[in-house]
Amino acid sequence: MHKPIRKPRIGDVAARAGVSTATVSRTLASPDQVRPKTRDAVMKAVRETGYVLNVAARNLRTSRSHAVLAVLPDASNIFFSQVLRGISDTLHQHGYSLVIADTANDPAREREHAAFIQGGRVDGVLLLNGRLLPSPAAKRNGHRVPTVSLCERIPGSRLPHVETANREAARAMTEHLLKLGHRHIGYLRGPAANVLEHDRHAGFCDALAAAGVALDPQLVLSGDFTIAAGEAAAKDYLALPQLPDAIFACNDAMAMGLIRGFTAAGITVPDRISIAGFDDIEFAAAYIPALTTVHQSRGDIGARAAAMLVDLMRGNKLASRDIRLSAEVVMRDSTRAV
Amino acid sequence: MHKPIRKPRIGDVAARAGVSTATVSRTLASPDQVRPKTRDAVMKAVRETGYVLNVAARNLRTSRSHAVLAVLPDASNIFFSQVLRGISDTLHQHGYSLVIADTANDPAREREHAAFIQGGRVDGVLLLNGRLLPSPAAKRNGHRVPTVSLCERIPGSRLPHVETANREAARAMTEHLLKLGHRHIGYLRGPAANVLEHDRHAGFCDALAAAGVALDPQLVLSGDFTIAAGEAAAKDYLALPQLPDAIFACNDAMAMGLIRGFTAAGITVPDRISIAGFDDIEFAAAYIPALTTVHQSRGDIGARAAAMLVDLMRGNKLASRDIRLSAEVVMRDSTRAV
DNA sequence: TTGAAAGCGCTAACAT
DNA sequence: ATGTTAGCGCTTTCAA
Repeated sequence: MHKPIRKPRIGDVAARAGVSTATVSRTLASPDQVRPKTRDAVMKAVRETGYVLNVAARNLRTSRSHAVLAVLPDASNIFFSQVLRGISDTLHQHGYSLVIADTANDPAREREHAAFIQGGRVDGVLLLNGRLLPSPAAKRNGHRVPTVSLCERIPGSRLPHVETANREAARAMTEHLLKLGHRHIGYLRGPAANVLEHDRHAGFCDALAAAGVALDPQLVLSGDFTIAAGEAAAKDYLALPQLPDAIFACNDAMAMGLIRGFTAAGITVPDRISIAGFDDIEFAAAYIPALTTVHQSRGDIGARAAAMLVDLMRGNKLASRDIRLSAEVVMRDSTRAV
Repeated sequence: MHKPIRKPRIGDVAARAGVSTATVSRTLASPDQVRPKTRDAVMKAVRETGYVLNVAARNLRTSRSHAVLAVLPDASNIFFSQVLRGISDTLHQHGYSLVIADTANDPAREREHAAFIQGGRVDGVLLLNGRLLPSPAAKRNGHRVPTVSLCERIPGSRLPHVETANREAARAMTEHLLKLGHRHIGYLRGPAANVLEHDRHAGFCDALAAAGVALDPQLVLSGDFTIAAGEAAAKDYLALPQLPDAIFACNDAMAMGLIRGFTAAGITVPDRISIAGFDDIEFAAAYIPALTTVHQSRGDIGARAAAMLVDLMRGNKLASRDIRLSAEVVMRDSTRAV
């Protein structure tokens, strides 16, 4: 078998199999419309010629791209990169390729991606950035481009959506802390406008209310999701007349920051104070002490969202427009009973 | 301004501007070939019609896709996701889109992506997985598809390449340990076949040799880059007749594992033993103690590789085929002077 | 079940 | 500097 000079086209396959190009096309796209015998002949010819479909031609003809755009606020964020993997797997299984757009949290960039979508380069969009695309971008030929949002719910949007059941999970973690005997529980919030923060905080309050435990507003501090914010908060807690028994930070990075801050001040965790986080990031289990936290299946979130989008792009009916994946409390070494 | 029913095509713009489609095409692709006056008229018509180029049509016509495929062993790995960001930025700047293929370290998947490349879906390939693509995939029409490898060098390949100067950096770290007064220095290796491991280990040996310090083979252990491997290695070091003064782990995860293992055994770091890592992963600075390590600019690696690929795709001459980015030792709290 | 043929929207060679 | 026009390779209607 020697190397072909020119890339085989559908016509070459047709000639070799003794059929028309239409039959080759059908064999490849919808094999059951073709007689088995013909099909075999075509497949044989495909193998012999080494034919590979020219995607650009198909895309032009069908005006579809078999590609999906994922809009991320930050591709270098470990959280998103794990979600991405679930997306990538699922799309790949369904014959779609994944194009990523890292907006770097910059609205200007989001606008740039508008042309991308309008240019017909993608058949569907996955929004992970908690924000809608600029309006013209979301449309093409006056139609909405199939879109699914995930991770961060988009306020006021009715897009199909997939996320972790943040409120329920935060409630479960708080109940865990309560069960350990803690009553004087602090909560370290995220940025005020953040949707995740809002849900998790609500879950925290739910649990306290259900247990009849009064919430001490002094024990509720805020940060911006970073380790540094956690360290700063530790200082603030230390300045309080009395330290809480436990603190639930609404993400792992801040929980780690709290542990750092307390440890540096000679307050050992969990002996003097229990700390819990949320996310179960990669190094949570390796931290010293290993972090009690809420584990989310980030890959699953991506996979489910991608599957929904595929349905949408194919015009299938959606079983449900809103998926909330449950997350489980993982007890490790940063919390203990009073 | 009301919504157009049908998506405007190049002909609509041409009609509106009173020129031919060729002129519109030229105005958009190479504005300087068109008289300023004509150009302005065309641009005005573009704006008025809301015209957006149909990429599929252009791709078919020009047989280029303006897309680049990044082949990753694991998109959920924080290291790669940061490299990805540099890639994404740079490609975007040059008008290319980024398609990602997560091979999950699975050769079968790598093969699947062959059709992708042969199908003409991408103009260039970025290999981050330390492996060549299956041979037919790397060609199209008998020509090589422009390809750049990065991060992990591919043994025996002459592809243009970008990586961290691992050997030099490992040497610098070892010199740092020596300067701190350590003489009894252990080294925790990665998997035997790994290229990074090989280079870093060589750098370690370079430094010892240059300092005239004998390498004690007992102090050289191996692991598989994971935290668990580091913990296991700590146990093994503990079983030795004498503990080393310092251990250089060839990546951060193993360094963290060592710290965990020693801490759990009551050996405090850095009081009883100094530990150094390599990579400066996100949580290295937040670890307790904060990890002394080697910092690589992962974004830069991606950006440089992407820039090289763009040159290659455009047929420009490459200034250099091999870029080795220097990495710096970051001294934090897990090492101290004897 | 299969074939013939039109045409998706654009670019570039060639002509003016 | 600009216009005319022939395809790029495929899918899909329509006809057989």
